[in-house]
Amino acid sequence: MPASQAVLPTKERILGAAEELFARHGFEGASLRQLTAAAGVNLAAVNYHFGSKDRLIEEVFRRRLDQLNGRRMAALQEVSGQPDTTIEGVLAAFIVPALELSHDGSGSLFMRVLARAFAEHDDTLRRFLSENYGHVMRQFTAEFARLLPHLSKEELYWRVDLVTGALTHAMSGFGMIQRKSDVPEQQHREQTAQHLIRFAAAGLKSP
Amino acid sequence: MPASQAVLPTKERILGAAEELFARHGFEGASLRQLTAAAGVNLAAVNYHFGSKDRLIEEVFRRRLDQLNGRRMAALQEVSGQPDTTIEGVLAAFIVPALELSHDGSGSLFMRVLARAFAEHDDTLRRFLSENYGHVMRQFTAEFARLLPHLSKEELYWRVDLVTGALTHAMSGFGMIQRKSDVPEQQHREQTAQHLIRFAAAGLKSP
DNA sequence: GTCTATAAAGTGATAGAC
DNA sequence: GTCTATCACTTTATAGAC
Repeated sequence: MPASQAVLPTKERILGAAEELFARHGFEGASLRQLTAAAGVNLAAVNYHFGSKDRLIEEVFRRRLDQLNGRRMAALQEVSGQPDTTIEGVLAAFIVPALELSHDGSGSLFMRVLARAFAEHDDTLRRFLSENYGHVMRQFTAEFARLLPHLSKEELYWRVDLVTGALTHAMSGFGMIQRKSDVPEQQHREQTAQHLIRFAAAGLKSP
Repeated sequence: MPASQAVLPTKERILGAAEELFARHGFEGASLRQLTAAAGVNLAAVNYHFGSKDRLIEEVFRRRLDQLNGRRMAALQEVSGQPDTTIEGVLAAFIVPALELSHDGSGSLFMRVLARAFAEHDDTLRRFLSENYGHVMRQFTAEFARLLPHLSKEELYWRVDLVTGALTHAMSGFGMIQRKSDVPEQQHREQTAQHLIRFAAAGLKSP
């Protein structure tokens, strides 16, 4: 049996192909036929393993967001609530886990899937994301509120929304600002994080 | 003949319905059948008037972007190249025409269509937008470069990209931050412009 | 210009053999 | 758990009557 080799199980192969094709062609644009062909599995396997295309879409998000948001919350926990907490520290807790995912090889396309989810104003998808991961944004917003007590609620929501938009856009367009071959991977990631953090911090702190 | 009434010609009706359905369901998600039904025209009318779905998509962009980017360029012309030009003035030239469109009643959904075009990394669509409207972003970027001479080319591109992402996101999500009924339309628009300009200016100017 | 009718291909989902 | 075959539609696009 070749099952002991580095061949992923069917379910993982489908999730991987789905992530790539959803990123490139959208949720409606990528058909189950393209997707199962790319994964090298049978067409019927999607319905067997996931029940429907919609539930496959949810699993694509769940697989990445459980880990991504877990890391964000852990990082936030470490820097928040202290007397010396900085805006920059909180932003890093939000951004760095996403950049790590973006450079993961696998997973590098997930931020583009997430950017599509933002552009789709699909109610079902938004409810799924809000119910499962809404607490993350609420926690970060609460910490920003604590660090920026002079801002009105309205002003704060505006700025957090603008930061979210800027970061999602930037991270989904990742790879557009190419890493030069003489810059090592990790240094490039740190420079990117610095660009994003500096910009977002200035926007949040603006008078 | 009722044709002299306020009934729009077929071509305009199709463009209007297409804009709304592309905003709500995406380019692949909205079918020509839904679209022609919403416009109250025959299915075959799309191919008669536009040739194909792809060319209809291009016309949806052209109809709004010719005017929107024309106004942006005119506004930029007025404020740029002066010794007293400000970052805020240049940002207003970019933002205010888009907000006017967003509150136009008709056209209020176009920014969502534009946000989708960003999320789609479709090469054909990107080339169309770049060839026809790329000069606008280049002109604005050049003016930012003049006003922020201490920034490296790389740093400048990063910040302009982040501003673009933030603004597109914010304007496509428009209406989420609701205008309260006791605030008049124009005042609400001016307040929104101020939020966006303040945030973007701070990000661009950050040390 | 607008209509019906239809071609030709693609869609998600499922039943049932293995 | 994986396969083939197929159902029941929907898709874009077009030919040809009016």
